[in-house]
Amino acid sequence: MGASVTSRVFDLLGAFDAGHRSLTLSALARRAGMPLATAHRLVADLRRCGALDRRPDGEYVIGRRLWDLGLLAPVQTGLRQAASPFLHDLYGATLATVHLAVRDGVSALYIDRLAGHVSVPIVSDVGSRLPLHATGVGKVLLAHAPDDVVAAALTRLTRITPYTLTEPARLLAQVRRIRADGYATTGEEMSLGACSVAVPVRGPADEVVAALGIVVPTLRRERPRLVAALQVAAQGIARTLQ
Amino acid sequence: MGASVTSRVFDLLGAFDAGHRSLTLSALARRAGMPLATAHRLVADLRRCGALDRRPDGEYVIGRRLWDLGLLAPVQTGLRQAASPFLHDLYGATLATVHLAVRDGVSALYIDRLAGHVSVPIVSDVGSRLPLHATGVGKVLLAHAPDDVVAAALTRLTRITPYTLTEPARLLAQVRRIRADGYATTGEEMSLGACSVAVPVRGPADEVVAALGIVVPTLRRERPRLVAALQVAAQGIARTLQ
DNA sequence: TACTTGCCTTCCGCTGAACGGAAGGGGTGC
DNA sequence: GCACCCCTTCCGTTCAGCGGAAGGCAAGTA
Repeated sequence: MGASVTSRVFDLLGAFDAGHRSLTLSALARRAGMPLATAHRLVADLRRCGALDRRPDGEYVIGRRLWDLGLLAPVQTGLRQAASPFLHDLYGATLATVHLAVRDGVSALYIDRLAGHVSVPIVSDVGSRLPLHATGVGKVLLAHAPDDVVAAALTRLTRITPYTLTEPARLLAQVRRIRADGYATTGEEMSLGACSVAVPVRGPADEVVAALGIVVPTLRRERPRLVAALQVAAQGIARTLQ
Repeated sequence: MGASVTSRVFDLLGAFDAGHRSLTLSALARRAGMPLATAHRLVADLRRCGALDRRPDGEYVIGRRLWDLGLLAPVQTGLRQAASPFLHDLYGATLATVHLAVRDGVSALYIDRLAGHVSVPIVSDVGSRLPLHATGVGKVLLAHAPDDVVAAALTRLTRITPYTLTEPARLLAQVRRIRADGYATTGEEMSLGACSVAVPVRGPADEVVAALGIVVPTLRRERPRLVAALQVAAQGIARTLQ
């Protein structure tokens, strides 16, 4: 990368991720690939700006200043606002964890999430990215992605659980069925004990702009009811987006 | 402030706020108080890092990179997660806009928000700060703040609507009543056509850690029912926090 | 106690990157 | 034509960032 101070700052901040929300100074320096003394100075600067906080145990975490700034980012603001009430309705109707995701390259980017009291084991969180082949919303986004994205995604079918689909042919068949049926399902393909149903959310030009999904312990005979509830919500969002 | 590049970067980013989510280069330079050429270079750096985006119309907005980073900040993560399901319950019971806020100095910092289909005019949003004297959650937080904070807050009773309380004595009387009653109300004190009810959320040591509030068009005879619903939710959150 | 290993912090001389005034290029209004 | 407002680029000066090195803690090992 460039050698500007700015890029160094973001190299350093890039050391944080969903699995590393707090780091020691040396871990920061190591992960960012810079000398300890340099990291030390940068961290001091960032702390002065409120971009980093130091917890009592000495580890550093992202500061409130960055939280503030991040919330100002126009990441699908319109979509999130339009969808918000329908997500609640959906939660009310299903009592399941509800997800709203958009496609970001070959990943599903979760832009909203609504967890219930009883949550099945779930790895997603707002801001996290998950592969397109192992989740309900991912499959929906995959089914409505351009051909080159589908091709790229099919080359990275990493196995996550024993039930994850890793054969391109089978996934491709599912993609076709999802397009025809208008919804996708998964069964413990992302995490054991969690099944999911998802439907596309369409924009004014009928293009798929997002995916709306729920996660439940088991589908059993609920599938038709859940799909119906999802479709009602998705259509509501679509009408609001008009 | 310091003159480090890092602090300059945050001076520049600080030009963005809830009312200025997109800015031209010159506006950025002006608001950050730096020469245009300097702002130009910094903006170029930030864009390269994904911290800023340029919209088609030429204005700059906070980029997705900062959104990602901001979501990693441990801003009341535990509280938000514990509260989330109860916020939904509360929405289900009241169909009102639901707010969760903590005190940040002499402001109420909104850390979660849940808007319904029919939303009364509301200025708050997640990440925004509002004064302690003009909102339901603000008054609750004020009523349970240390004396010096109360004193400081009483010196800044800015008028927002014709109904805003600006006399320290009257506000102080309300604060006492709020402590006694266990809930606060407002009537169009922050925005016309919006009333609110709020209750404290207590932590393991029975200290007030947050305020939970709802905004409705009018209180009428609903007040007892709304207060009851709020208290149920607040107690649920408190139990989860144990 | 003495040694090691891991943290964090401070120092300091060199150097190249940041700085910002100035100049220039496009657009719009009058 | 001129005036005004944007944005962009250039370039010589200078000073702030750099990072190796040294040192100070605290915990674990012999």
